[in-house]
Amino acid sequence: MFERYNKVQRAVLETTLHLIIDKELQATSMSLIAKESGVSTGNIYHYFSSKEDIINELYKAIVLFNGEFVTKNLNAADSVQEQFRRAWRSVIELGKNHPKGFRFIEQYSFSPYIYEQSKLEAYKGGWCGPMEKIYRQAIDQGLFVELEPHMMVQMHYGSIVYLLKSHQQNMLELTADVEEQALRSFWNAVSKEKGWNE
Amino acid sequence: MFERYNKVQRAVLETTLHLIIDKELQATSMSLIAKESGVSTGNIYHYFSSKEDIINELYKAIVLFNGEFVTKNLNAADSVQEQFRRAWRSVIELGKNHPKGFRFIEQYSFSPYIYEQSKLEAYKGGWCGPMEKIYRQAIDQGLFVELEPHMMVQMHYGSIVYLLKSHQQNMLELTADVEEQALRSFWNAVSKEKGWNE
Amino acid sequence: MFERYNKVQRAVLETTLHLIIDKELQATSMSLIAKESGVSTGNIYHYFSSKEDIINELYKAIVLFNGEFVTKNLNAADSVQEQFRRAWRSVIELGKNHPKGFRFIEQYSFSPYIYEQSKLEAYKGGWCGPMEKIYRQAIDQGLFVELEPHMMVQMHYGSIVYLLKSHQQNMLELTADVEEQALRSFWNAVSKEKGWNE
Amino acid sequence: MFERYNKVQRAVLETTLHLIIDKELQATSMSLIAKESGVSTGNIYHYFSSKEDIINELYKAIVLFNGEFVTKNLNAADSVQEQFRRAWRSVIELGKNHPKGFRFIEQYSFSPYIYEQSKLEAYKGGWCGPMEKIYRQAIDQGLFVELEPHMMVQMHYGSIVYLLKSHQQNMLELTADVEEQALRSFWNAVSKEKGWNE
DNA sequence: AATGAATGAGGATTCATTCAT
DNA sequence: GATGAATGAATCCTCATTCAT
Repeated sequence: MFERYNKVQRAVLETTLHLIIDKELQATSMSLIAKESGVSTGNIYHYFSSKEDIINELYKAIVLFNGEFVTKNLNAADSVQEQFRRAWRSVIELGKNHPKGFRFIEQYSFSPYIYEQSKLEAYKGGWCGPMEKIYRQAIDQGLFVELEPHMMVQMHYGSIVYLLKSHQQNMLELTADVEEQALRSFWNAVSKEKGWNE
Repeated sequence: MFERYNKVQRAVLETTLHLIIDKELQATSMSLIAKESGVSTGNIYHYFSSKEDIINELYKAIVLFNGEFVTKNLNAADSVQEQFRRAWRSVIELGKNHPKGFRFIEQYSFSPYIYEQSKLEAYKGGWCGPMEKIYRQAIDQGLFVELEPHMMVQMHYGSIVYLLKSHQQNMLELTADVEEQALRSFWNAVSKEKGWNE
Repeated sequence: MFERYNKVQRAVLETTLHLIIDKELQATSMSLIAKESGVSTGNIYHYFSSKEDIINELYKAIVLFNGEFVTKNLNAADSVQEQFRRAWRSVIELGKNHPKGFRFIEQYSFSPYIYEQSKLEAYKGGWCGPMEKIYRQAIDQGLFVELEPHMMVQMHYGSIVYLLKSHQQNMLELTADVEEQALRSFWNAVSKEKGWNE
Repeated sequence: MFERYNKVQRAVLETTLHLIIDKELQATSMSLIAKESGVSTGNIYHYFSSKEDIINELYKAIVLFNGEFVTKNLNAADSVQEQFRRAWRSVIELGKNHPKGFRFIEQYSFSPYIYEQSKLEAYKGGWCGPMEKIYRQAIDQGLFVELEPHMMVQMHYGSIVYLLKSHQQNMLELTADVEEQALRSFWNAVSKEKGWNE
């Protein structure tokens, strides 16, 4: 997840991620990060300018990782529906197999703690752009209704986030079947064929 | 929003809500709450046993308010689709007209800061139960596919949360039209008629 | 113990004594005294000018009580040895049957918390004066060596205090026998008959 | 007195001792300790885990110091009486030359503020054990009556404590002569020769 | 690069005391 | 007389950050 960082930075980022998710930000002190990561506080400040900086670096790294994770399975030659399915499946997989990173992004993507600059940088490497492109294609091919791709992606991402929250709280078992039903519902939600009879 | 509390408690709860949303929990110190609410720290502790207690009281009060806000517009005599529409419209209205309370619930409903006891108390007065009942009716009437009402509600609520986030970030204007489209997409997502052609 | 005080004062003094001995002074807050005594803080301040005042009043009241307790059993017609025995037995009985008052005096008689004025007032009503008089008589009758009565009384009182501490800590059982042996040792310690052969 | 501690710890312990004796525990705040010792509050917590920890460390250090102070002058080859005299003289010297440590132990040895663990650790290094051994020898040699050594030591220690209190309050001048008389009285108190004629 | 001791402002909370009722 | 809500300085302790080594 943090391959582009050196050993010390990686230890700090990994530790911080674990601590923030397990204990909340307020309980994640620099001295705890130092202790758990095996890096002295002094040395942490050699590699990061502040605690905020760690959080922001973490944010960017995870968004990038997630972006690569989702896009590496996409194949432009596939049908739109196939791409749609693969992409969202990857997002769900992220939520299930890399829950800490997923939850971190979910918690901090609207936080004032993350600089606008970080969000911008992150956007370029994340999966939102590619995902919106898929929706754009679906619209162009007459498959989806003419809504803002950004809006549709946000709605469906929101659904996934809440499904995963329910899953993590044991309110709902997110089996392969349930996932499939969810993805189908996403598709139907914005598919052109059928409307809401008024 | 805090009618059932006395003047001092109300000042504290209102101030805390504003501060938490504007500055995040960690930056919301008791002395700041005291200063902004005009209630001395000592007196805050006369009415609340701890900072945690304030947050939990806030949580319960807002969930209750939201619950009443959503259910007061529901009429069991209406068609399921009408109830569905009214209910989700109320939720969206909450997000637009009472954004701080909405965001507070969104941020804290999965937080360990909120006692399980508070969540239980809140559940009884919230809108989730009634909303799930509407979905149950829709299933019974053959309108919706047979998915867990809880799951469907979570998905749609997640969509709204993310639409509102986009709206609050000025990434998307949530006009009446857009709302209508979103609600229609929710309905279509789980409506029986429509299938994902494979 | 607090007959000369009115109902409110008595409740406050009794409660304070219990709390101070059971919880230490620092843990004995005015609001706790108020709660336990059933007297509101406002009313406590109607009868006592400050927390210090309560402690000092307590000090004076207990010293007086102890003084009466010890002297009421003395009979000037008795032999010196009989008076000596009765007096110290009363002191020991105080320690065993009124341990809170006894410990309070022990803890506070050298504390800066007690005003010099209180100590002076207390001295007049305490048992030290009468006790020293007994020692003076013993010297005059050639029974005791010529040491300062004050000094001898302090030494023997110190012995009793430490015996009682051991007793309260279950390091030593203070049976009637042990008491008798202790008193005998006090007498022998300063009796004229025999010396320390050098 | 605190040789085994580093410079910072020593400054904190010394300051705390002075403050506690001069102002009582309740008036000895961490910020005052910080100010007087020249060590910042933060750094105090680097070396001590809490205020309680400081007090307990102080307790152990002083008991140890006192223990060494008393035992270093003892010589097993001396007669029992000589050992008895030297030991108690050392205790009195402690009270006169190291009055703060002496009073600290006197005030806190029965306080719940001191952990049982600290008391146990302290007991091993204190002077009570060696002193009781001297009394045991005196009994074995037929010099003392058959009372519990622990009881006798407590009685005599209590006497010294109260003599020193009187001395410190200027109620009594503790000259070498007076000391000698006191020690003689201790010996006579439990010496076998002498009886309380009934 | 690396350490961790040192700083001190700021955190939540308590408490003696006052005052409006 | 009596109440207890209200005050805010002071409590112990934590924490991001710096700095000497």
